[in-house]
Amino acid sequence: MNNIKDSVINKIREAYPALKTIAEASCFEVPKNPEHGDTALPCFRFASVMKKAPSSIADELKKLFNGDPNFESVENISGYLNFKYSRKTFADFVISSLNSGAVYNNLKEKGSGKTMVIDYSSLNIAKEPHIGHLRSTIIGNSLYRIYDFLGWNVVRINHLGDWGTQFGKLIYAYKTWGNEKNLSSNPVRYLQELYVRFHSEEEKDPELSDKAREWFFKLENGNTEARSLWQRFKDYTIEGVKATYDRIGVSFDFYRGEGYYEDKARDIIKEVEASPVSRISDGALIIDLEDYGMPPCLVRKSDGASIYSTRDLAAAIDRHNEFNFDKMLYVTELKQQLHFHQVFKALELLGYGWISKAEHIGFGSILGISTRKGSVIYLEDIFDEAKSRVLDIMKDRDIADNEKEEIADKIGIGAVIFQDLSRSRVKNIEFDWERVLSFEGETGPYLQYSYVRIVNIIHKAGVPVNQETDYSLLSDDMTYELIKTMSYFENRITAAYNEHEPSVIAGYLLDLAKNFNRFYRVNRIIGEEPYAAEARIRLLIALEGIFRRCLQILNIPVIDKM
RNA sequence: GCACCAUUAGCUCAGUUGGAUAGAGCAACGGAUUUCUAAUCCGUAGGUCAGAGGUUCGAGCCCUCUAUGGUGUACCA
Repeated sequence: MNNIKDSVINKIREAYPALKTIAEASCFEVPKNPEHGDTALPCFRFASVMKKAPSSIADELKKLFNGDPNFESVENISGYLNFKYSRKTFADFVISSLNSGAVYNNLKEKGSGKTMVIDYSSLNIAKEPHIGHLRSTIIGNSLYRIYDFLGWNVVRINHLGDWGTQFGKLIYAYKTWGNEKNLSSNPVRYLQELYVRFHSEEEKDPELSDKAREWFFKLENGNTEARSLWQRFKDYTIEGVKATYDRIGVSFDFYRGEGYYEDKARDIIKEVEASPVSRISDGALIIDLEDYGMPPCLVRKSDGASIYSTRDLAAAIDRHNEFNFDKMLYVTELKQQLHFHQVFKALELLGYGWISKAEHIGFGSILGISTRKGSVIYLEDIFDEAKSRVLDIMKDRDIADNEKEEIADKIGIGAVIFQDLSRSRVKNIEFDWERVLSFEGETGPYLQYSYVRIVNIIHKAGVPVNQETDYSLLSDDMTYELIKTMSYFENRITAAYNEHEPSVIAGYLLDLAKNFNRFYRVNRIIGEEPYAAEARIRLLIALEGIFRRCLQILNIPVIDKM
């Protein structure tokens, strides 16, 4: 893999110093037609330096690799220098470096000593998580796992929407129509009902808006009753939401709402006021961003109150002070892109150069869930529905009922998560039950099923002992294609990291699964000749290692039975 | 008005950062199971990469313009 390519490049640079600056390991590409070879070096870019036709360059370079034990053949095909690895050497190299853990240790060093702060999921208090919250949660969690896998120290923050006039509404509604008993039995749904009731009553009686503002004013100014109700609403919501997070394997280091940053927001207002980059416009304190083609960043409203951008400014500074991060990510809908660009630019103008380490990771919206029909789709309902469909498929399986339930839940969750993560972040998604609940083809259950097959074979065959592995037994086409796919692991993980794109790993898992299932069909292990069985088991152990890690990175439950 | 994002097979999407004959899944049709789990595998069919220019040895990918759809555009988050 990489060091094979490096050795090729070194040989070329030695023989042709003129190519020193343009010949790199990254020049290699994978031939579209596998018959051409395993990796290829296009020689077109060398033509201008060497003043020769690409094809004759390739012919010349080819001579450097006469008798090279890494390769079975090196051929020039119309300007491409195509390499075929020695299958035996390659299989040995790929499998050994995975099974020894060298590949993983190498990746783990990349982020060693570095800290990343990630802000995702960001639920609203008193609202049950619904389909609209899924993407930030799932994408954010996967990015956390990617960084973690690469050895970063990651701080996960759930930035709760727990401030603003809507809390005045909630407090008023609870005090007017609410009761303790309903609140403690099913808090979040109950609070939602109260919120809805407030809005319908408000239509009849506009004076309610003032009452809500009054209560929010009290909350802001530390009124004990308002504060304690607000705190309870928050605690109940977090408690309820944690059950859902637990179900899908998501967790956070901090739940910090906007309320947490209120004091700090006051500080930043003072600082901005004193700064030459700010001015008063229409009674509001702003940082003008016209020179950068953006509307101004609003720091204090004309009524004197803070606004979300104030709190985001304060939060960024606070996080930098506390964690001294090397990277900070905000995972939200693409819609908020402008807002974050404004906040970043404002901080830069205020002299906080470290904000260049912050990045907004935007993703497309989920469409077709318009609330006009009142058709909110709650996350729990999606997972429940998926689970019951899975149970139906599993009804004849010989598995104990309680275990079956548990497995079905994990398969349903895998299906929902995968259909979300398998598409590029920026794409909008049309919500479609049929697609969410499909379990065949390129789906989560397909991956889990493939994984179960791998584990079962390893389990049933037993781990090999006392035998020298004969890697030449892994050189048929099916097996070789699988090994080649496995060799892309580092490359795919790194790409997902660079692009902040979990779908890269989703696509890679599909490649692995497809190649494995082809392999599975023609290569038996149990009952096979011992040396062949042993070599294949080694291969599958390596495959299991990367497969499991990729599933974990995407947060797809790992199961060994289905 | 301005800005950002998207546009690839009937549908949903990939396309390893500018390379060889643009690939999968679903849907359709045909086939494979006395087998380590058929939630699998194999085959057939399906394309003016939205359109027009440009850059160069070479463009689905980069630049310009246009079209269509989505989103955002200071006191909501």
